[in-house]
Amino acid sequence: MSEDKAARGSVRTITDLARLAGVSPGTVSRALAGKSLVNAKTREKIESLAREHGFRPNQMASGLRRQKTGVIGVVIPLGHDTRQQISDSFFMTLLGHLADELTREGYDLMLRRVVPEDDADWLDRFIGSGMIDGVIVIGQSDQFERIEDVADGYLPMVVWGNHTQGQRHCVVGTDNRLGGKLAAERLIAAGATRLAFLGDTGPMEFAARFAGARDVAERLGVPIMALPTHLSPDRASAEIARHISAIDGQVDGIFAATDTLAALCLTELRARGLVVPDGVKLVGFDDLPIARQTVPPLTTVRQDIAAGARGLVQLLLRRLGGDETESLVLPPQLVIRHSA
Amino acid sequence: MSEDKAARGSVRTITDLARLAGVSPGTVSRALAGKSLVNAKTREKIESLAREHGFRPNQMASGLRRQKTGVIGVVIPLGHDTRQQISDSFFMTLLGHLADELTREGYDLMLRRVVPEDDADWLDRFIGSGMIDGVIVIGQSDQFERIEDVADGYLPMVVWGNHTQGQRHCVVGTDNRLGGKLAAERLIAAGATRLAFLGDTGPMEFAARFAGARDVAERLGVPIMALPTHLSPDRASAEIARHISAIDGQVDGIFAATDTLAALCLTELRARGLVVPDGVKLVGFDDLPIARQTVPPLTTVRQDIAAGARGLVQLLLRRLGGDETESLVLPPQLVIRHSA
DNA sequence: GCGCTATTTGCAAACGTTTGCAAAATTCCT
DNA sequence: AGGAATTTTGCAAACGTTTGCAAATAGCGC
Repeated sequence: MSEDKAARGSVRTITDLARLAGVSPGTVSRALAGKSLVNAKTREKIESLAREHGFRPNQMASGLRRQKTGVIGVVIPLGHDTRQQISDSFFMTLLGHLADELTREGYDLMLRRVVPEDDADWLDRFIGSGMIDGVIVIGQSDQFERIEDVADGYLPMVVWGNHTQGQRHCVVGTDNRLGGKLAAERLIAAGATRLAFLGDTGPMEFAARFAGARDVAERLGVPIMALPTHLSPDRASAEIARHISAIDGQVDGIFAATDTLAALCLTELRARGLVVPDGVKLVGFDDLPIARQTVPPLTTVRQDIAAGARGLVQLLLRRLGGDETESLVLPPQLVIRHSA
Repeated sequence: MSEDKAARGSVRTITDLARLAGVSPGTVSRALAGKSLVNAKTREKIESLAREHGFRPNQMASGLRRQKTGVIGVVIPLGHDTRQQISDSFFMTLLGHLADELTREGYDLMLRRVVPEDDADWLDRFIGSGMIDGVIVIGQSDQFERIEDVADGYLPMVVWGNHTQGQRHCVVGTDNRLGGKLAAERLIAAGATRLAFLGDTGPMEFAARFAGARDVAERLGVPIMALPTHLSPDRASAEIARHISAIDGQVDGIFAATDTLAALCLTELRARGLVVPDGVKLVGFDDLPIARQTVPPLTTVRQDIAAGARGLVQLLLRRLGGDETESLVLPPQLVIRHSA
């Protein structure tokens, strides 16, 4: 084994290595950076010495000098239910794909969860830290205006969320309104005649899903009501239970804002002896893994999370290059299983 | 609004701010760092100027000078099924808690997924990058030896995983062997007489779970077999299906390495008309959210993920302070629901 | 061997912050 | 008021890289 502990400790800086190789630090830097202006033999010598001593250039110093860090910030603004979202399997899946994409492009990922209520300055602080070359915001939460403000003066930012006409920040996301339409259409096609939307209509994405469903309902003359529900699993169960007993018999088609909510809803419906889809039809949103494991498996509106992550990263890269990119709206897809 | 765009752009460095305040950069630095050696009035002036111009000190420069970054690396080594783990809801939940804990302690989190097979140097590279003050490794995968090697020369590292007698790296994790025992005992108490372990026994955690179950089975004279299964959901389903038809009638108690596998198994069992728990008993591991949503809800062995995250962070902090901390083994807890 | 150009190298100044040390200003005591 | 003790400041040298510029070396045709 060539890199024993002694060797590993001894040569920490590019200058150490330069001394060993009998050249100047500048040359070592150039050699390691793979620049063309260094003699093939010198380069080889330097590279082998570097390997031998397990040397790696200090990224902080490099970052400082070059004014770029090779790190992309990923920030998750948490809404009112503070602890909610990170356990949400949707966000997590997106994060996983983002990590993959960024790694593939040679970037590191710095993750931050923030509570905008406690820290109005969350976005500027992150951007201004000098630690990141660009930022991906996962979810607009209730921070639309703040994000718009920042977008005016800071190019390398891309946001996962909902697109609204004329907004100034670059966003990637599913066409939630269309998704809502698909869901409502399916419920009605499956025979539902009185609809309900289960979820929190505060966040823009959810509001758009509801709006899409309402469009369809109104067009077809079907009533639809909102059943406001928090997303944190502990609160949600109780709220859903209450909703279900309240609407008893007045609703035969439920559109849940999320598969997670749909799954909980399924459990509560079963507990009250309501049969899905015979008594009540149910449609979810996201097509998370859980959707195919419920009983019955969920009919849901699929978001292509992998494509979303790819889009976020590609757009961000172009913005890092100076482009003013447009937003990217992805098409949702209805996946019919057995709950509606 | 005090920080308009002009202001935001103009004062980027501590020197700019010093000029504005009519003091030297050193004083500004001290004021912003909250040191006691600066006059109350000067400090106030500097702070208000900083606020007004939205100034934030550059973390790279600060990190370079102080030789610490305020960033903790979190690295997830991926095993053979490359894409597997990040979507695994267990890892994700742990990551969420880690993010919270680290934030609370004032650290940022840098996330890296690595494929050790492609990059033997994954751990040294991360540590040597100079970007992180310490590292948390999530899962030993098949990299036990590599981690041991590094542990000898690098203090601020804590690993999530399995504890084995006499190992040299500091680990936090559940007592998997005990967990396996609990699972097997429950299966047998529920009436099972021929057991099977469903999962991959390659990773140490899973091997220990299997070993624990085998201990019990052998002691009680009950046969137990291993049903090797990959963890990636796509492959797992098919493999489980195959296992189930292969063992038809020869097994009446299944211990799944993970709730995720257990849930898939439940689906496959149902598809083959086997009733849980009447025909086959089933016990999972982790107590993920999904465990309470399956039909029937899963009996499982609970890992306290939040406590694990807390432990990882606390131990790491002590190591950053120079302590040689011991490992932390958490007790698993049997959660009895309806699948066994 | 001599000019000439083309490659390689070294030098030194950045990048923006922190901090030991010494100088200056202030306070306190008699 | 005078000096000592104390608080507050400024100076300048780091931290480890990168890079423009100029110097040195090598290559080449004659």
